[in-house]
Amino acid sequence: MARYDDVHKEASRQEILDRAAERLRRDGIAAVGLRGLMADAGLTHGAFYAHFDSKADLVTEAVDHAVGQTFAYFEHELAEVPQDRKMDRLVEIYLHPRHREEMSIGCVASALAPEIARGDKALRQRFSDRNANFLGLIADCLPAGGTAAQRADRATTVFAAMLGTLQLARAEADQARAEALLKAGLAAALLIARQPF
Amino acid sequence: MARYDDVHKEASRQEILDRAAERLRRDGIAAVGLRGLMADAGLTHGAFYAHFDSKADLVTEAVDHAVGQTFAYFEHELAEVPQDRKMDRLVEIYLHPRHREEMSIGCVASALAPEIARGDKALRQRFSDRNANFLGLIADCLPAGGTAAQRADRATTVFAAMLGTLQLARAEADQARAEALLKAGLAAALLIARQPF
DNA sequence: TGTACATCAGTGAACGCGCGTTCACTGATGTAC
DNA sequence: TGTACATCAGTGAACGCGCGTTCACTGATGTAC
Repeated sequence: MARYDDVHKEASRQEILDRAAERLRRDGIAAVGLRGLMADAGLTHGAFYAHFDSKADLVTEAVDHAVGQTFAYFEHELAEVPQDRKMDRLVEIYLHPRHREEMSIGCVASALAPEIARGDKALRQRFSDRNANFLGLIADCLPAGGTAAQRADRATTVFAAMLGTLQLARAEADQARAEALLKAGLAAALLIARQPF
Repeated sequence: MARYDDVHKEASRQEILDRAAERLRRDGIAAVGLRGLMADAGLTHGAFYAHFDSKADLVTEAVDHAVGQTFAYFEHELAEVPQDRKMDRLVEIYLHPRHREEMSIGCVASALAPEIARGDKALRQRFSDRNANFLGLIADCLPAGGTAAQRADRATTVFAAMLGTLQLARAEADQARAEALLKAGLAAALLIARQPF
């Protein structure tokens, strides 16, 4: 019926999304061009519109995709960690120097939050929705107690503290100071997480 | 000797920096073009290179300028606040809904941190140096005690928590949730600030 | 005081380039007979 | 099984546009006489 079966087209779409998730975080939304992105995916730029309505549409889908990847990574890393060690491990991974050095496969908010904030409602909505899963993961690492709303707020503030710390560490020109900053942020995030409810 | 005296040229330079400080925060570094920026400053684009070596040079100077403006604003707002109320007031101003709504005249890091992190060393260096003043202001609002290094670390983590909170509130599509987020972040920032040394 | 001159901030056309988007076309595939 | 056909993902030229940067030129000013 078609040139290729649906699996082939879907594979191309996933390849574009994978490359976009990487490039958008590495270079920023405004700095990524569709030609270069499609070339990364092994295609020419004309094929883009067989998969997405516009660059804005792709960005929304790719942000969704990227947040999902990060969520899956953390979920996997925490799966076998005992409950009372989960929060330490989560903060440790998030504020690890490796995460500071590599923007392209890390937390979406840390790489793109201001650009997402400037984006249209569809993008902000999708980011918020998807990031809620990650916040849920953080909430699950909190000590027992509190209402669901309190736990959600707490998870958000832990996330905000980690996010701000990681961004400052990335912007810092001096590497030693950047790593000291990550350590201080780690202690602060755990302080927030461990407040009594 | 010259067409205009030096005061005239310096006035143009300051006008460009003022407009750049605003536009870069509002639209992001990559999205600001020199033509539009010069038009904002009441000049044509060709004159740009009489004032700056390149766009990267302007960005470095404008980030410096903008951080200085924000620092001056907070310093002024806190000048007459009693010492034991300074931290409350600082966090209150930083996490006020107004700051969430208006990116163009607010904290540089909250608007540009990921783009600065992707920038060249000159930009990161200048940002770090200038932002140290702001961190010093935060340190001065902390309760007494601790070593200078402890106070500096503490100030950085308070800043990181505010920065992350503000960015998440800006990215959040739902306004009510965004403002709830600011409130939660305010409590978290104060918690960090008020730890015993 | 009046005039000729030197300065240089600012102008605007032009450079080559990449942007997002459109579209006529191609050609590998699955389907129908 | 072999052949003719329909499909449509992918190609690549082209659209108008804005980018950062360069440069020959302009003209308002301060200086020199």
